[in-house]
Amino acid sequence: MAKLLLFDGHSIMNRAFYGVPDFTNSEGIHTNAIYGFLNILFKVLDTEKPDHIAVAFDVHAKTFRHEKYEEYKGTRKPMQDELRQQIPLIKEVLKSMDISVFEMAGFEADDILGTLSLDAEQKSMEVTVVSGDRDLLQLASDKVKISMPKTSKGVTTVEDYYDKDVVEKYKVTPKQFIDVKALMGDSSDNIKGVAGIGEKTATNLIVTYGSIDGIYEHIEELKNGRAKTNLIEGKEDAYFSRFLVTIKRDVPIDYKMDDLKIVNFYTADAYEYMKRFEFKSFLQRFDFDSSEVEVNYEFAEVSDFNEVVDLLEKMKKSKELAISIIKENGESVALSLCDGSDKAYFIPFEYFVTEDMVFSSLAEIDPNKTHIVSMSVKDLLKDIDFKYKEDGVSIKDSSKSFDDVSIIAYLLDPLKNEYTYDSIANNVLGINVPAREELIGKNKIKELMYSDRDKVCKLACFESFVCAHAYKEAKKKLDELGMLKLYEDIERPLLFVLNDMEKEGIRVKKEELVSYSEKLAQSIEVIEKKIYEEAGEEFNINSPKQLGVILFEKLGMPGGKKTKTGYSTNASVLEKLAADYPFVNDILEYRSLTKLKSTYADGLTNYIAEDGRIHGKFNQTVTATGRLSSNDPNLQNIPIRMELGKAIRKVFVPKDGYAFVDADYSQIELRILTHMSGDEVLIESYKEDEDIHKITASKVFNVPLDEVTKELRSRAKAVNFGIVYGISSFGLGENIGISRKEADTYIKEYFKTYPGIEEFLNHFITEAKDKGYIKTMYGRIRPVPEIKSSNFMQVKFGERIAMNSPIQGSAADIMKIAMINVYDELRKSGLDAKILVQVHDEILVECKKKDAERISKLLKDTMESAASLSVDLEVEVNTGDNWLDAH
DNA sequence: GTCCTCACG
DNA sequence: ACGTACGTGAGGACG
Repeated sequence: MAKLLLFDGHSIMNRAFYGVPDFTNSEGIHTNAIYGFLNILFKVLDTEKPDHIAVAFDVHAKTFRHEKYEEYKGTRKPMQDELRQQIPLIKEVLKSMDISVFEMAGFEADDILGTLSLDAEQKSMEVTVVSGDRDLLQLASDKVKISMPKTSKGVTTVEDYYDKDVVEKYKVTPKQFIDVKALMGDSSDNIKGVAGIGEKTATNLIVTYGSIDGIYEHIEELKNGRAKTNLIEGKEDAYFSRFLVTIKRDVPIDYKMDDLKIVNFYTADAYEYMKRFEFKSFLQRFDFDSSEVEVNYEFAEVSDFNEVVDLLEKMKKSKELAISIIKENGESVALSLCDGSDKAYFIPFEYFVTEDMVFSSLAEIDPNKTHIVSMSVKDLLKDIDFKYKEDGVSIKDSSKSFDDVSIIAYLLDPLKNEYTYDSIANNVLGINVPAREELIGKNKIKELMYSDRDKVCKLACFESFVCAHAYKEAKKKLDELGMLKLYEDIERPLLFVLNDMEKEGIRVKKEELVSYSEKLAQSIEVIEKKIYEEAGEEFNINSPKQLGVILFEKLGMPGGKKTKTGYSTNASVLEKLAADYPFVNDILEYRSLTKLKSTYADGLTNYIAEDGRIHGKFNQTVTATGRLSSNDPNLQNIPIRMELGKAIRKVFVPKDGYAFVDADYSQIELRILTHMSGDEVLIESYKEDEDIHKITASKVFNVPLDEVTKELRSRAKAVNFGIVYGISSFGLGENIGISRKEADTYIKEYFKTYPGIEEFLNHFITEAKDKGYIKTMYGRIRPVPEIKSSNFMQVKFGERIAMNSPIQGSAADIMKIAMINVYDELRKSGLDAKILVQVHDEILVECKKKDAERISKLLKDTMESAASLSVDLEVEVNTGDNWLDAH
């Protein structure tokens, strides 16, 4: 028999809100009532297994019973905002689950429930109404069950009432229940009832006479007394109250029972809500198996040695192959393959099936015949030594045999923190698959291989399955956004360049690093003692909190609070204090010494591999603007500015007989700004004099070129930087220590000097506001959601992003092109020369000493011709025996 | 895990 | 009236 499940929306939200402890998701949205509601919903679904469902809400969130009680007691508070905010959200969630939500002006949720339940009853369906409201009991019958959730001591139980249960508990039938309430009234519901008649009297009367009509038919039979008088005087009240209490069952709802049919709750949209609200425990319900998706799949484990060999031979011949390797602590545990069919295979590395065997077998794949797809091809190349390089073939052409799903996803939305197969499945294929977290959680993969191997199998197979099935569609999206060329000509070939850089690593003199660390330790000890002496006590100098107390409270320095948590003690604050309190210079020195020791001297030492080299990583899917980032260790922030730190750069050296050639773009961002804006004056400036800061100073401050002082030049330089960063008078003023007003006149003068720049920057702000994103010269997209914020600060921030990102991003594009071209040119030259490191506008190459000059020229020429702008790109090249001297 | 600080571009 | 320059990663303190 068909079964309909009805939910009383507000009532259950109210129960949930007060029954579940208050919590929020990371966006700060209160979600406890939503959570509690869904908890009850899922619980009832599991036990009732209905095939139809609907939820009813009042149009105007009526005051809840709970609060009415408080109102009655004279302590009424407005419906809590935390609950009110969750009402529209639960409706959205329900709609995302394809659950019909009813709300009708002029009718209460009760009336909707009454009408739907009656309709279902007449269609011979079973009905369950879930509500916390006793009034609903009048709907109970042998077909209609009222379920009332009760929470006590954190455990939710459900009390069920058919008509007979109502009789058992209240001595009256559901119909009579209406009359009882009409007589006794309900102050919290504004039901007057008959004055002087309470629950006991009302129940007795109805039991005796059957109904209010019955009472008045036999009113004379009642023995004289208070009750009789009250009833006679309150007859009108009684009937009017009954009208109010009676739930309508004939509301004109425009619907068909079929609309309420349950198809599939576990939709992609609903899944997104669960993730957004961080309801981890519900995510399991969205298991791929239980959701009805159009994509079929089959996962099979292959562990028998001979079967693995056969499978590998077969897969190696397929036209396309997605590969996923499962690792834990750097150790390969298993692998999955999917050839684009519905089937994915799981191969654990066990017994005779070793990773070496599988990897070397797969390395025989001919990339010209088999298209290789993976979440991270760069990582894949670390394990499997594909023969993709061919003499005389550019890396761009070689890379055509591969596709990297993470990079594609990154280009589509560069603001994400990570790119996982489950979000790609969702965004590209529109299906839900369990995320790694749901499958593995905090468990150790190696342990799961024994206890719950299916989880690991799913992890591996979903990844290869999704890669194989999503990459074409994802590339289509790239194409629609005009980024296919960016991907195929720049990002995809670049991953091979980066892989070679990471494999190559860079030599570091370990002994010198260690002895430098010891030297630093001695200096630190000396200055530490001095600081304690001057402070008059020992404290943790590394703790900004403790330091703040010492400086601003104990020693009474001016400066006060600045951060949320306490005093600001950063370098710019301390430098201002240093003029009056020489003592803080010791703090500054202590800071730079300990930074140097922990992050660089000691930090880098830990990364030196067996081959005496550091193999840092260069990430392609991290930054919002398109730049690379580097970690483990970060090779893009090795000290160079401060004298003391230069010693660190010196320990980076070429191998014996080799030299470093370092090439860096001079002012690439400013040149790009000039080019993109098309400002004639700035273009002319670059042609007039190569010192752009000096000539800017001359023009902006209106002094002859040869009278530009160092001070003026440096201010002009700061303005130039400011322009690139998305100028603000406050920021500029702060940076060069002038008033905001003064900074403002600088900016105005700058825009007067270069009128094209202001127009150009405004153009990007408009575009970001209009489209929600901006683009670089090569079509790379950066979304700017901040610009649509209701928060003033956020909007301003968005505007600066809109001004800066096209410039920074275009510079990143050009540098990437340069790297690919340099890579190809180096290979073509036949010389033993490798790119080791990239630092945004700088490339470091290691080559034989005798080739240094040739390589220098190659680098300069190649990098300068990476893009043709209205202002020439300029590259400075240097050679040296260490990174410092080469720079 | 988050904040602060600081190294680089 | 709000409270900042743009983009990163690492180490130490602290809850």
